Amino acid sequence: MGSSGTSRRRVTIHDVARSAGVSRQTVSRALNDKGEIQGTTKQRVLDAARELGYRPSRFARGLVRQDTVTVGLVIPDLLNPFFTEVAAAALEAAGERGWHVVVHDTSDSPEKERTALRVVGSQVDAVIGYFSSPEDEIDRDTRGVPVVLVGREHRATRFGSIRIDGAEAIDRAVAHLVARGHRSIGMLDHQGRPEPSDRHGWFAAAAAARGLDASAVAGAPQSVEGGEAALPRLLAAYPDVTAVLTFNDVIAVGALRAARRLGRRVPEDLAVVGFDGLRLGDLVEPALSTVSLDIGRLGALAVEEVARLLAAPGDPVAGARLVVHGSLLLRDSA
Amino acid sequence: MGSSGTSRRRVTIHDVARSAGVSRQTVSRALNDKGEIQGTTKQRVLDAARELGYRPSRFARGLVRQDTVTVGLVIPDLLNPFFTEVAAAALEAAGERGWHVVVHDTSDSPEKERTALRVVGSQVDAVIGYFSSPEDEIDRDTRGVPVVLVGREHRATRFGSIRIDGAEAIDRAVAHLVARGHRSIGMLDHQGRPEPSDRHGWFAAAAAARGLDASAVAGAPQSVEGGEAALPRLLAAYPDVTAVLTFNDVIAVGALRAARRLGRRVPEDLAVVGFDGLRLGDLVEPALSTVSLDIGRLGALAVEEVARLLAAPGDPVAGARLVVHGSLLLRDSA
DNA sequence: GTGAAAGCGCTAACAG
DNA sequence: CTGTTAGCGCTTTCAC
Repeated sequence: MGSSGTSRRRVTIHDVARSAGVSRQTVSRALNDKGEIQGTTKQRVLDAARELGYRPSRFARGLVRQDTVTVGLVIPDLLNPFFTEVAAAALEAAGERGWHVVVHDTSDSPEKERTALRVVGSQVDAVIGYFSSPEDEIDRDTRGVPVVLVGREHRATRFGSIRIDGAEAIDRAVAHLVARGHRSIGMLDHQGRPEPSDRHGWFAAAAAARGLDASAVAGAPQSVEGGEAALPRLLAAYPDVTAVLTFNDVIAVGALRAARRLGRRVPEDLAVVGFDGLRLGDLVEPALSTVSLDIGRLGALAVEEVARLLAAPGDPVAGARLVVHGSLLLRDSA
Repeated sequence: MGSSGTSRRRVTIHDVARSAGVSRQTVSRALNDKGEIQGTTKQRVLDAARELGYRPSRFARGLVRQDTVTVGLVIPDLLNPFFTEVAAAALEAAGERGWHVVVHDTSDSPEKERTALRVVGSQVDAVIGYFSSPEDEIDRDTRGVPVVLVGREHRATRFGSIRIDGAEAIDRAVAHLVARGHRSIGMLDHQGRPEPSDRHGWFAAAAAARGLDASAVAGAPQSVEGGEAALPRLLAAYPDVTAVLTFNDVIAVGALRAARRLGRRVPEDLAVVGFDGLRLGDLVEPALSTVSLDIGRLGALAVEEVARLLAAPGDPVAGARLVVHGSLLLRDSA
C-alpha cells in the first residue's frame, strides 16, 4: 500500500487529476494553496498526489511563473578560505532575496573556468565570479548573462564589478614596518599571472613614497604550501629582507611556517603582513597581522549589483560605491 | 547601432526567427550546433540572435530536453571547514557528472533548515545534506525528492545515507592516550542536540573497555570559540583530566588555544585529539592529532548514492559500502 | 467551486 | 537544408 510502483514515466499533473477525478486546474489550485477550492476536493487531490509520488516539474513551473532567480557563483578554489568566505557571504545575501546559488569551483584551471562559464551561463540568470580569463572571453562565453566580477576591473557595460582597494591600508602597513625599523621589505606576490598584482602595485607605491626599493619579490602559488616554499626563495635571493608583505593570508600563513622552520622569530627577525583578514590568521602562532577586507560586504555588494543588472541590464553602478577598502589589522606578526 | 533597445519583454526564439527570416526550428538548429543547416543561414541567425540579445530560456529548454541534473546541497555552516571540505568534495564529484549544485547554508538554524529543505526540494532533482531535523520532517518537506543524509542514519527508503564510523579510530586514540599514561580522559562533545553524539558513544565504549570512566564531558558549540570556552569549563568540573577528545577539529583548535591561555603545555600537560582530519589541524601549534576522515570520499559517495537513487528510486544501497571510516592521525597534540 | 482553453519558450519528429 | 506540426508540464485567463 502506498508504494508508488516502478513506472519509469514521469508523473504529471494530468495523472493526479485523473486519479482524483478532477481537472488539472483543480490539482494546481490544491497544490498551490489557492483559495478557490473546496476542502474535501483539495484533500482528495493532495492524497492522490502523494499516492502517485507526484512532483511538479520545476521547468514547467518556471516556464510559466518566471520567478525564481538563480545566480551562478564561480570561484577558483572553495578550499581557499578567502573564497570560502566570499561564497558564504554571497550565499547569505542571495538567500535573503530568496535566490538560488549554483556554485562552481574551477580548481584554478583556465579550462575549467571556460567550461563553468559556458555551462553555468546557460543555466542561470546572472553570474558572480572571480575570473582569470580575459574579459572578451568571459563576454563570449556568458552570452548575454549579466556578470559581476569580484576583485577586478572591467569595461563591458553588461558587467558589474566589485573592486578591492588596499592602497591605503598597504601604505599604512609599510609605514608601520618602517616605523619598526625595517628598511628592506619584500613581497610574496601571486604567481602564474602575466602581470604583478594590484597589491604589488600598491606596495611599490608605498615603498617609493619612502624611498624604498620594492623589487624584492617572489611569486607564490595561492596556498599555505605555496607560501611556505616561496619564503626561503625570497630570502635566499634577497638576504637583507626583514619584513614581507604577502599577496594573501594563506600565503602569509605558509610564510609563518617557513620562518619557524628557518629559525627566524616573528616578528623580531622577520615581520609578516598578510592580505584578506581571514579568520584563519587569528588561529596561527603568532597571530597574523594583515590588511583586512570586509568580505561579508563584498558578497553583499556583488549580490546587490546583480540585482541592479537584472533590473536594468547594461546599467552598472558607477565605481565609487562598489569598492571594498582594506584596513590594516595589527595582530602579532608585524 | 547594435544596441538591443530597452524593451522589457523577453526575447524569444520566435523573435530571432522573424528577424532572421527563418523558422524557429532553424534558429534552434543554428544555436545548438546541429548539423543540418547551411553555413550562411546559420551565421545570419547567430547575428540576429546577438543583435536582439537573445538568450534561451533554461526552463523551456529543460522542459523539453529533460537533461541537466541539479542537486541541492544543504549544510549548517559553510565556514566550518568540515563542511567547506564536504562541499568542495561534493562539488567536484557532481562536476564530473556535469551536474549543477545549488548550495544552501542554514546557519545552524532549524528554521532555516526547514525553509531550505522546502525551497531547495522543489527546485532540484535530489538533495544531499547534513540535517538536524527529525527524519519525518525531512521527509515531509522534501516531498518525494531523493535525499542523501551525510553522517547520519535513516529509515525511509527514499533516503540514502553516508555513515561516518569512528569507533575503531577512537578506540585507537584512547589506547594511545592510555599508553601515554593518561587515566582521566575527558570529552568536548557537541552541544544543542538532545542526545550525546555517536562520537561520545564510541569514546565511552573505548573507555569502558579499559575500565575508564567516560563521564567527564562538556558540550561545546561547533566553533573555535566554542571549544575555547568549553575547555576551561571541562577542566574546572573535572580537574584530573589530562587528555581530551573533541567532537571535531574546530572545537579542538579552540581547546588548544584555551590550553595555551591556561598555561597548560600540549601534549605534556594536556593531550588533545580532534575529529575530522581537517587541513586546519596541520596549521596550528602544536599540530593537531585527530581522527581523520576521507572527506573527499564522503562527498564522492554522496554523489554516487544520489545517482543510484535517481536511477532507481526507493532503492538505496545497503549500508556497508556507504561508510567512511576514521583513522587515527597522530601529529603533535597527543 | 470547478473545468476548458490557451500558451509560457523550446525542441523532436516528421514533412517537404 | 528548411519548415510544419506537436507537444514537454504547468498555470493563467475565462467560462460555466
